[in-house]
Amino acid sequence: MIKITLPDNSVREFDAGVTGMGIAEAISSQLAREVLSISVNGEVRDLMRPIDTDAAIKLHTWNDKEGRDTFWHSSAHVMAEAIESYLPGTKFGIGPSIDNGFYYDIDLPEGKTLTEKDLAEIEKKMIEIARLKNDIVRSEISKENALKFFTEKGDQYKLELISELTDGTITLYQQGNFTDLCRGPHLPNTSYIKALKLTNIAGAFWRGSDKNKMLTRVYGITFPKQKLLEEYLVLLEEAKKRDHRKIGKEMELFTFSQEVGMGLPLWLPKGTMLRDQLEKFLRTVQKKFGYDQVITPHIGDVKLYKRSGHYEKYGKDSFQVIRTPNEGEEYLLKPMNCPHHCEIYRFKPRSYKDLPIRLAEFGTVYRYEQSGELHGLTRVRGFTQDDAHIFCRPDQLKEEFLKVIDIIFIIFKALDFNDYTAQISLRDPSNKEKYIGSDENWDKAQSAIIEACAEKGLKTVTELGEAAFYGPKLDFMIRDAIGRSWQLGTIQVDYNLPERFDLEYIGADDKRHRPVMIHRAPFGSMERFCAVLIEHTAGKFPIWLTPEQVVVLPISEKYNDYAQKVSDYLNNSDIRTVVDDRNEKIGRKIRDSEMKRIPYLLIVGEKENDTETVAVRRQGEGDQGSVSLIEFKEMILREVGSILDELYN
RNA sequence: GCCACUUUAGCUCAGUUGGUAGAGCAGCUCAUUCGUAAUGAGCAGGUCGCCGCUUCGAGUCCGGCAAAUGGCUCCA
Repeated sequence: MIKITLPDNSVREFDAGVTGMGIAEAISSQLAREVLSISVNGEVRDLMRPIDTDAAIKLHTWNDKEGRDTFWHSSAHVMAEAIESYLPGTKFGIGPSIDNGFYYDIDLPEGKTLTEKDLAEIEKKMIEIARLKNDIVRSEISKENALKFFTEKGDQYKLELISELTDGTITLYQQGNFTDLCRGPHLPNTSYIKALKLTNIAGAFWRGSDKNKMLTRVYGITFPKQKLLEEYLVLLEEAKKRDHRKIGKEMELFTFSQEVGMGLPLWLPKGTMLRDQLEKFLRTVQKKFGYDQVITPHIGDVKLYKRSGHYEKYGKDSFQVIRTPNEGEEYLLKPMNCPHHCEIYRFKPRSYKDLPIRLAEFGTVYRYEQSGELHGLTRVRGFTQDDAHIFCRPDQLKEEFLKVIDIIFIIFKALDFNDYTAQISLRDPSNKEKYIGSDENWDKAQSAIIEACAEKGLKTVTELGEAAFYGPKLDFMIRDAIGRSWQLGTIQVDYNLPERFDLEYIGADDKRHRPVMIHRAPFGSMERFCAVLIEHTAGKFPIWLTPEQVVVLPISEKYNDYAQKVSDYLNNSDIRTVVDDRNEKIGRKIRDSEMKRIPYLLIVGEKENDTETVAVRRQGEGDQGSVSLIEFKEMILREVGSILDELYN
């Protein structure tokens, strides 16, 4: 008998060799139906693999990530089996589970390509395989035999993988006629898969290196119930509706033009209003936090970027040098603002009493992104960073860092961004040559970030090797509607640039000292932030950001003048209005699709005896009844004001 | 940059085996004044992404280029 400890710390006895499924059956028949895999002492394993010793276990169902991983990993194998029978001679790379489903990288037979039609065929085949209820069988195999097996099969990718494994740890999984090199774990058999969808086909380099051959990656997702698939497809549809590229077009926020060039957004009037409001908001916050606005040019001498070290790193991602009629004179469209700000710092000698100096600029930068990387507003070639550089004394670093976190929180709170990840990016200690600066400075910078986050009670994840080449950073990532994660706010500590630009201040000891530099951009970039904001709100912006806050509509032509007066009256209170003079019945003319994008519709003129009254219709809430104009103005100002008051406290 | 798939009116899309383009919405004109998912009639809108090739004839076949989309690599 062995002792099995369950997650609630209760202990049950079983015969040695009991399987996960056996344990599930002993607990309840429903659990036995739902269980997908098992963790044994922290290691996720097959349900059918016997347990021989005392162990702490956890059974995983569809509700656990481990359960879904197992489900999708097995699904990848089923897809591979289907592809092998559909296109014999296909070679297989790797086929893992991912956040939403799985993929398999395959090398198609010479001259073959996959189309949508093929996917439908493969889907059919997969369903057939699933219904066969073939057991998925694990077997351990010696390295020698594994190499022999895949040599016979002619799968060079598997051979490459095996050659890197140690003998004695190699396992195969087989279902039906398909055998794959795999660590597992897997479902007991194929029949768990009830519903599936192959979502798309993409190219992917073997082992992620563009030096290697491009394989075909087939993405798919499977479910244990048909209903779950349907729900997932609905979710995808919903996500498409929120796509910032779609909303941006519909709301006339921004556009792209082939004539202007790819990755270069054109901000339309309404989009510019949105951006301006965000800028105004951040400017106000930054003013409170002691920032000074500066303006620097869009180009800079190549020497500047060579000095900063950015040329080496960004040279290939920059637009080519701009030449002047003068021989040997070379400029670069600026790929970042930091060097310019360093030069502003150097403008005059600084005293320790002057620090911290906080220089802020909405600085537009240009980077040559590879064409395939461009994506709506989230990845562009010209973008505006809400950039600032804080030059401070080492003893001020932590406090300054904390204050930047405060600014980011103010923004996130104002815009209702709750679902973010804070990532501390440190240098890879085993690869120090990738970075510049002394160990001492790195340790100082890294611990300043870690301490600051701890002090804020910020829940963070730490990534080694993700630091900038000049220093560690704290990044804020936000997930969009579809679940893609985007880096927005970033705070970076830098000892390197002050060194390179020979930045100094005179200390209380009358000696020269080196300031520390903090790079920070709470939005990240205006473009990406707007994209995420659009998707986050699905176009229903908070009233203080809305491109058109209030639409004033005269109920008939004879109230046009009055509508204009109402509009002027509100505009004077900094409430943005648009007079819509489509002299038609409002039910027909202001369509719901439009109403989704404006918070308030004011209908004026309906009461001829009391022209001070307007009918109010509010976004998403329908008619609000009639109120006097003064009441309405107060209502709006209260709404806008309360948000801003709260933010700036 | 690489792989795959796209590109037809301002927008969303039809266009069958090659015979010189359609619809709905938006726009404009006229009529309608009817309070919340679309009032009626009419008009106007396109070198079918661009450049070549094949053909008596190309939106349609073939080739090249460009851009968009989904990924890979890379990044704010």
